Amino acid sequence: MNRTGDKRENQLINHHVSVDCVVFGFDENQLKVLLIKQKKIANKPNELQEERLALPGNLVFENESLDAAAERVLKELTKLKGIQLKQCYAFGNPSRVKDEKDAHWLKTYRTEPEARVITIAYYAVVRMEHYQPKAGSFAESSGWYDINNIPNLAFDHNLIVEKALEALRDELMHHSVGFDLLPEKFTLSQLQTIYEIILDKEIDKRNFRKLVKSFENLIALEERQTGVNHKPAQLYTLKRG
Amino acid sequence: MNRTGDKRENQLINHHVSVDCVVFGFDENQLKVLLIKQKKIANKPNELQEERLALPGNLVFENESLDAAAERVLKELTKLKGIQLKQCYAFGNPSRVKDEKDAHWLKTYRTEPEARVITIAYYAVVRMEHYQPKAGSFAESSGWYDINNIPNLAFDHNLIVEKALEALRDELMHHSVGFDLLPEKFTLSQLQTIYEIILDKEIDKRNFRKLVKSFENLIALEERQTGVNHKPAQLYTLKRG
DNA sequence: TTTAAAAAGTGTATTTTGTACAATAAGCAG
DNA sequence: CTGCTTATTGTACAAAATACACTTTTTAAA
Repeated sequence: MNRTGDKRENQLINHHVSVDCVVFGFDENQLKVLLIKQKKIANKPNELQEERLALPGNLVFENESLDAAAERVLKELTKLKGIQLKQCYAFGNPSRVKDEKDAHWLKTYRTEPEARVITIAYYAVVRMEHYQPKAGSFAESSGWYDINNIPNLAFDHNLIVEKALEALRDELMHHSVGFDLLPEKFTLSQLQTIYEIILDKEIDKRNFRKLVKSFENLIALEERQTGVNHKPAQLYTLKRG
Repeated sequence: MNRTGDKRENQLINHHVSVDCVVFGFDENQLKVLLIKQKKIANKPNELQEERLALPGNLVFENESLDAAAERVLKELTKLKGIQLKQCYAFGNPSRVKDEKDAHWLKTYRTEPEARVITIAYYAVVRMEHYQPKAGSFAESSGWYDINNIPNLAFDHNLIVEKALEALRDELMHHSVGFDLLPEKFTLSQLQTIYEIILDKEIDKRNFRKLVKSFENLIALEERQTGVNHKPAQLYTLKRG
């Protein structure tokens, strides 16, 4: 009979818990992901410091829900607020913060750099023009990076981005069109492009239009595009609620 | 400018992290869930102790992945092993272990009973006859409880069961039949019953048989049921791999 | 041996959904 | 008026989901 449940074995069971936010941004043509560049460290020569890109993420406070932590951390690091984040997956590999490349950052920003960190990943998609990320806290800068060309990120953040992208695609398949993805008024071609880019595949135009006819929150306006040098498309809008 | 990321604010950011396992059991007629009854506390009169039912769950060890913790904890508390658990959701409400009803247990079994606990829920379905739960560690007993009649559980475990059931149904819809759900040889009616009970809806017999014809891992045997007082059904088996 | 009870087993018609595929229309620029 | 660009539209076919009822086989009881 082992002693699990016995107080003695519970002594050491303290963990650091963080949230990481995968915010996908859309700009008519490309899917990007919001990353931060970590601040350089003051007392270290610049030339010895590698550029460090990461997902916006940080430790969860003592008296804060995970959802609230995700929202707060995103705002602190990128100044973005009001983004509806969804929980995606918990990453708990004990060595996920043990890579040599991450050691220096951990020593600088964490009181227990050796501590294991369990992270809960969140994701969202937004229209980039609505959100101009700015740097805050330990982020030196923050910005959008092409999803098809993501550099090596800190910790296991590349893995987290992949998992979040899967979750996003699943969600899109289930026909829940995110409001943040579209301008107030948009054309069906714009909507189709969003689907094509997120799902990373071409869709037949006629079949796509047949599909969206079944979207109950899609409303045709009595208005057309202006300022284009071709036949202007009809505009649509989404009914909230 | 706030100081997030500054070491001072990180001092207190230590959490307890647990895993909770929602193991659904199937027995031809009913869907049940595996619960443990907590041990009575030695130095307290029996009549003052309420019966406490909970999901098998406990804290994650320092150097253990979440998946491994779920497997270990399940085994320690119920002696069940070899069950394929899947991650379901992370529950991090700061007050999820602050209910008065849970205070005494926490004082007995946790070194920091006031500590907030973030839990990662896992779930699985198995055929009950394959797994005889036994009690271990702080469980006084463990057993199967009817899913339609779950009593009040410790902490937020009722909520966790609901979320796990949703996840299970999603999975079944995607046509991944779990091997653990069925005896080596089974009838199509048994298989249909599993679907009906998990999805909680009736399915037309002919349509169901049409559906399972498309399951590539379903093999018809040259054998029939025995010992039933009606026309014996043909037996089927699942091809592993 | 006949009959009743119980569950097994089976097919067709309809609807819905997904997919493949190409020509015409409308506006702008020159 | 011509050419360029994108918008807009329908049909045929295949695949999948749904609705629906009677016959067969066995056991048990009369």
